[in-house]
Amino acid sequence: MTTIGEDLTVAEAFVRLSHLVQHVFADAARDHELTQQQAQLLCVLTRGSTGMTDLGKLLHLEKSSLTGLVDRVERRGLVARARDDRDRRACRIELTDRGERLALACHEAVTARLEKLVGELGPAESTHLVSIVVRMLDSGS
Amino acid sequence: MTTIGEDLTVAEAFVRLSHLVQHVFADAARDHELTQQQAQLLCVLTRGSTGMTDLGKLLHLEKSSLTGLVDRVERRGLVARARDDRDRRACRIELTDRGERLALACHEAVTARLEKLVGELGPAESTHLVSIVVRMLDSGS
DNA sequence: TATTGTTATACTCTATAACTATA
DNA sequence: TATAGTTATAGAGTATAACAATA
Repeated sequence: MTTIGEDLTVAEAFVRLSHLVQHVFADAARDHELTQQQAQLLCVLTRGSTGMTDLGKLLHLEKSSLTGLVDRVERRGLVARARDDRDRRACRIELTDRGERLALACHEAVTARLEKLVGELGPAESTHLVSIVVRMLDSGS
Repeated sequence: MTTIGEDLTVAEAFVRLSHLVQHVFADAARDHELTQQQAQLLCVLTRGSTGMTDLGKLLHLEKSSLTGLVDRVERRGLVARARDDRDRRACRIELTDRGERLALACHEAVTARLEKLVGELGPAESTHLVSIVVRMLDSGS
């Protein structure tokens, strides 16, 4: 729509990029009748089931906020709370089959859209770009 | 905290990066007693005052959602609605002095934190990285 | 008629504080 | 005492639909 007519710093470019990704994510979530937060929760769970505490850290949410979020997706049959045998206070949040299908579909939609936006990068270029991001992720807590 | 032990695609790297930026942004906003959405609104307004319709497109918000957001920051004295002389239906949203100071402070905090995370990139590397992002922004609506 | 913005309404999302149950 | 999770409460964020005023 509009051309970026300004010079951007790396930091500014990352902020703009982040907004773009958020919108891609939100659109994909919406296409699957999920909110962005619900889609994010499901996507994180594809990496494996975890307890509420770990999930809260991954999503940067207070435990009470997470309780509500999990309640809503559980009510929709996308996740289930399972008892943790080793600690009767805790529970593990697991994707249901339907939740997993939705998560994967959402993930693929986001990936496809982003790859289309990135366009054709050479393998060396891709590797380099990913390495920069990984370094940031490692140092950023 | 944890090392990314997986191979990431460019798309996945961008999604993770986006979450990192969002958290940096949210933390900076919080330090200035703003919500992330409020900080984002103020930052966009530093590029110039606009009407509600344009602002909604920039932030990807429905106009009614924006009305509420603007109401809340206006109530806090950070922006003001000014009449548009050329169209009596419309209004322009302007930063107040305090709003502008907050926006700049927030922007600087985010920039500083991100630049620290990116680390030292050569000028050619930076330019290249920014050019990839700009290309995405241009093609992404 | 179309557009700009607000209002009404109903959710979702989020944090803080207080709580229960288990470790 | 400390930790895992929930409940209660209050406010912020969001969308849809209906509306007013102006173009």
